[in-house]
Amino acid sequence: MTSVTLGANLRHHYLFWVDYYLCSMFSKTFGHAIRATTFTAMHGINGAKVSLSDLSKQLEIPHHFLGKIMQDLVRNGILDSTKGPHGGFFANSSTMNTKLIDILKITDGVLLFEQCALGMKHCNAKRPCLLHHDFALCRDGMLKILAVKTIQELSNQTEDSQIFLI
Amino acid sequence: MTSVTLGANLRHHYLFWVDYYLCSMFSKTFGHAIRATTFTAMHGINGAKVSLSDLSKQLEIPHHFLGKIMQDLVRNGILDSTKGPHGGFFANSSTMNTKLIDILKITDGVLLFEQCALGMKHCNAKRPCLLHHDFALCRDGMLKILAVKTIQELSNQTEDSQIFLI
DNA sequence: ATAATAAAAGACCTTTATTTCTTTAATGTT
DNA sequence: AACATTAAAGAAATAAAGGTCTTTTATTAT
Repeated sequence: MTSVTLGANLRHHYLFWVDYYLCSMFSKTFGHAIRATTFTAMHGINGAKVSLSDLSKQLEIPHHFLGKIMQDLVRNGILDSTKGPHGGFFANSSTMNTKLIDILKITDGVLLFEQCALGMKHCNAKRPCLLHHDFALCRDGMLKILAVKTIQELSNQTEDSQIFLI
Repeated sequence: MTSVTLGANLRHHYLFWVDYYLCSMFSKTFGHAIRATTFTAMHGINGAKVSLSDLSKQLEIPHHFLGKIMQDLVRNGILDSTKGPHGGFFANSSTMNTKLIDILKITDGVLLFEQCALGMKHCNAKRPCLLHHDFALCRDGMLKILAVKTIQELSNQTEDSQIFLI
């Protein structure tokens, strides 16, 4: 039960304390998706498969919520899956080369990288909003990273305990 | 009617096209708040006041929604207001020195600058998530700007047509 | 005092995002 | 063939954010 300072938007619902709430540039779905893809890429290879139950338990993501996300990843060719006993999710030939931006496109789209940070309809580089240039700098830095970083890289770094999936 | 690529989250509701939807690190409330504060700071000085109607018309923000935001800004001392005929909102002695982060604290809180980008509960610098360091870099760049930039600066830049409120 | 004006306040409604539940289909095992 | 297992699919529920409406209160002008 950690006490935090909340903005008016949040104060409404969590009046005095908050256990957990996500504030990010990205949706929860995206976070779950790249964690689950990396986990699957590391474990579901050479015929081995990872079941939804395993994924959801290991990664602490709600079972059915993750199910929908995995579904979407398979539909978009990021991963493969088989049904039935000993079925599950596994990496395909392109999984390791998947860039994070590919997954973001599936989960969140890329409006984040095209739209005005302040929600001004007619904001553009020639007629910038109050934060246009500053935000563009920050955002494009992130975009560059997402466009380059692959699941392979995340897997390697996880293997070396430089980063963590859980 | 612009056609855009949407993520699964959005695809649900806007099937084929989207007129306008905000994707940002910030809430709409924050965007409205800094635009309205800057506008008021520029026009509501030396006894002059800006009415809610004027603000909402000029800035194209829904009247009642902006009302709530202005209320909150006044309550937190960013602006002052008077009721009654010829009432309205106006800058006080500290308005011009208000930093953008002060307004963000009121509208969104600062969880954005403290929390894991992927929503991992136990992510921290020593046990970083897949994007921890990259996101920290991007985010802290933005934080630095918000912590330094003042309403005074936004007003001046608007005056010089370097940036735009509408 | 009365009427007019405009912000404050809070209840309420809508949209978007997240999460859960239930059913169906596919696959492998016996 | 019958059964167990597991993903797929989609409907439904819940939560959060965004936005609207109505009432109240304070102020000013007449």
